[in-house]
Amino acid sequence: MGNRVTIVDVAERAGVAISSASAALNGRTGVSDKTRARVRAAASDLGYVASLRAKSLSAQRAFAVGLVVERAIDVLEADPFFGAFIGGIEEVLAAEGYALVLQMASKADEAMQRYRDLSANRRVDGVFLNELLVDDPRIMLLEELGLPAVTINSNRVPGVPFPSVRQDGTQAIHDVVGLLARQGHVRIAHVAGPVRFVHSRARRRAWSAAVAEAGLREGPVFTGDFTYESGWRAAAKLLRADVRPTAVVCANDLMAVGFLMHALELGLRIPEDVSVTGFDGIALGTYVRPTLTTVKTAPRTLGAAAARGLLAAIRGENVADVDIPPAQLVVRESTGAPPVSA
Amino acid sequence: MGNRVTIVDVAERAGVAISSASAALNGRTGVSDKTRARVRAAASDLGYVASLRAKSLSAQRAFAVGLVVERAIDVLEADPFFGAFIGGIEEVLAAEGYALVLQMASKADEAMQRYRDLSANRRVDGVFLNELLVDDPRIMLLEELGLPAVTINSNRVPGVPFPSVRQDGTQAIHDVVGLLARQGHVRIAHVAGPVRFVHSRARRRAWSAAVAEAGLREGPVFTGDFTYESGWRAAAKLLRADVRPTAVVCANDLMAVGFLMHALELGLRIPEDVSVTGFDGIALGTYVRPTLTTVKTAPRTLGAAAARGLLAAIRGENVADVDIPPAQLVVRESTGAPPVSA
DNA sequence: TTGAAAGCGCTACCAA
DNA sequence: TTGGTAGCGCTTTCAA
Repeated sequence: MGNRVTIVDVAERAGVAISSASAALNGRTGVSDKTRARVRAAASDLGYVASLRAKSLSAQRAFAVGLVVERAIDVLEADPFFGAFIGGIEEVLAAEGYALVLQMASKADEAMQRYRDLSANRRVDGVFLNELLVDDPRIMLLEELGLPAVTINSNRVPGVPFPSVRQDGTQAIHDVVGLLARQGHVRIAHVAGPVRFVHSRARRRAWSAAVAEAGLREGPVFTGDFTYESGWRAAAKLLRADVRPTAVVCANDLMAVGFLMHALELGLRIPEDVSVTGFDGIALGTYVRPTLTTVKTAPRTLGAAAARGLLAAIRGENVADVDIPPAQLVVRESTGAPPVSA
Repeated sequence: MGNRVTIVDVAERAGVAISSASAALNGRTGVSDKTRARVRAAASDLGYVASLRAKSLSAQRAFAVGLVVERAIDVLEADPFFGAFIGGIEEVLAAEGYALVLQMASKADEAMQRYRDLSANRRVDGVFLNELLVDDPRIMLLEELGLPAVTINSNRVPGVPFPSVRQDGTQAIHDVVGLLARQGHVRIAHVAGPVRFVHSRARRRAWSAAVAEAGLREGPVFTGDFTYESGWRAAAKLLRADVRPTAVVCANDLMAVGFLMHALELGLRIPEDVSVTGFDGIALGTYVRPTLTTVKTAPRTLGAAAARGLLAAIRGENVADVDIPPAQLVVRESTGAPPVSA
C-alpha cells in the first residue's frame, strides 16, 4: 500500500526534476522531447498512475461531476430515462478522466442539501441540473455557490447563467397531434405532468399550440405525475366523461401505458375507441399491446452532450446552448381513426 | 473561490492549534470539552466545511466507493434493478459522508479496466462486485489490487476473500414450483439466464431441485439473456414443441413478460394454457395482463446492506457475510391449474 | 530547458 | 491536553 509509485520515483528513474516529470507527463510545454520521452518511459516502466487525491488538492479540481436524482426512490425503478442518460454522461466523462458522482434525494430540500454539500466539500467540479422546475431554486443556489452547471431540457431562460442542453420535443408533439387530426380526431385530450416542471409545461404548450394549429378546440387536460398509476387515474377520469375524447396525448410513456391498460380494462378498444400516445420512447411501449405510438427521445445522446457542455463550462469556456437532434414521432399501433360515431 | 474557509481560519478564531482544531472537529479524543466547544463554535460561525481533497490526501482515503455496471448500454434502460439498488447504497453512504462513483462498461474487459483505473488513481476506497460470474476474473484482480469489495448475491465461495451480501431466492423458487406442482402441473420448464452468471445457475439449480422435490421430471430448459426478447424467443421455442410445458419458470421478470406476451400472441391463454412466473418483482409485472406471478426481491435493502458491508470492510473490520430477508413468492394472475388435457 | 521549493488543506505524530 | 510540524503527492511559480 505505502509502496505506491509516486512522481518522485518517476523523476528519479528518469533522472530529472519532479517539476519536469510533471510537465512531461501532463503534456505541458517547456520540456525537451528527449526529457519527455525519458519521463514517459520511466512512468510506464514503473506503472505509474498519478494519484487523483494529490492531483485534486494541488490542481484545485475534483475531476468529478455530480448528478443528483430527485425522485421518490420507489418511483425510480420504473424510470428508464436515467440508465441511458447516465450511460451517455459516462461515455464522455470516462474519456476525459472524469468520474460521475451519483446522489439520490427523495425530496426537493434534500436535493438542495446534496448540492450544497457537493459544493462545500468540493467533491465535484460541476453538476447537472436535470428536471428543471419553474423558478427552480437550484439555479440561484448554484449561482451563489459558484458551481458550474448545465441545465437539461430546460427552456432558454434569459436570467439563467448556465448553458442548456436540450432535445426539442415540440415539433414531434405537433406531429403527434397532426397525425391524430388527419385521422379525424376532434377531441384530443392531454395527460400532463406536474405543472412545476418546465418540461411538463413545454409539452402541454406544444400540445395546446398543435391542437389550435389543427383548427381544433382543446380537449380536457388531466394532470398526472408521470407514473403508471396516474395514467391509470387519467383514464378513469377522462373516459368516464359524458363526451369522451377520442385521442389522448400523454406527457410520457409510463402514463400513456397506464392509460392504455385501464382503457382496455374498461372494455374499450385501442385505437378503435380511443387513440393513445406517449412521450419518451421507452421499451415498455413496445411490450404492450397495442404497441404505443410515441415520441422517441435520445437520453443517451442528451447525456453525452450534457457532459461535454459541463466539462467545457468547468474549463471556463463560454459554452453555448446546445440542441441535439429533436425527438421523433414513432407511429405504432395505439393510434388510428376515431370511432365513426364520434 | 480562493477565500475558502480552512481549518487554519477555524483554529485561529478559536485560538487553538490546527492539530487541536482537527482533533476537535473529528471527534478524536485528547481535546478538552472546552476546546472542542470553542472549535465547534468557530467552525460553525465561519461555515467551515473540510475540504475533501485535502482530507483524502492526508487521510489516504477517497471517501467514495465505486459501482461498475457492466451492461450493453441499451439494455440498461429496461433494467430497473439498479435504480433501487443504488438508492439503497446511497441511503447509507450519504449518512457516512461517502459518495458513490458510478461507472459504466459495455464489455467485460472494459469493466476490468474501470476497476483497474479506479484502484490505480485511488478514486475509491472500495467497490461493489455485482452480477458475479462463475470464476469471475474481477475477484482475482481486486485481490491483487488490494481493493476492498463486497460481492452481491454470489454464493459463498470458499476461496473468495470478500464478504458477500445476498438475498436468498432459492426458497421462493421452491415455493413457485411447489405452487405449480400443487396446481397439477407436471411439465414445468425453465427459462434460464446466461450460464456464466452465478445467479443464473443458482436459480436454475433451485428450479431443478424443487422440481425433483415435487417428484417431477425436469421440463425443458431454454437459456436466455435476461432480456424481453430472449423471453419472447423462449416462448417460440418451448411452445412450439410437440409436448408443451404447462408452466414456465423464468429466471427474471423481463424474460417472463416477453414469454407471456408471445404466448398470448400465439393465441394461448394464460394461465389456462400455460402458467408463467418471473423473478425480481419489477413494476412491469403488474402492468401486463395477466399480472405476473413472481419472486419479489428487495434491491433497495440489498443495496443498503451491501453499502454497510463495504464501509465496514474499508474500515478494516472483519465483516461477515450478510443475508437479508429472503425473496418472497408473490402470486398473481399468470399462474393457475394446467389444462385438463395435459 | 531544467530544478528547487512553496504551496494545496488536512491528518497525525511527537514534544512540551 | 496542547501546539508544532512533517508529511500526503501533486502542480506551479520562479531562478538558474
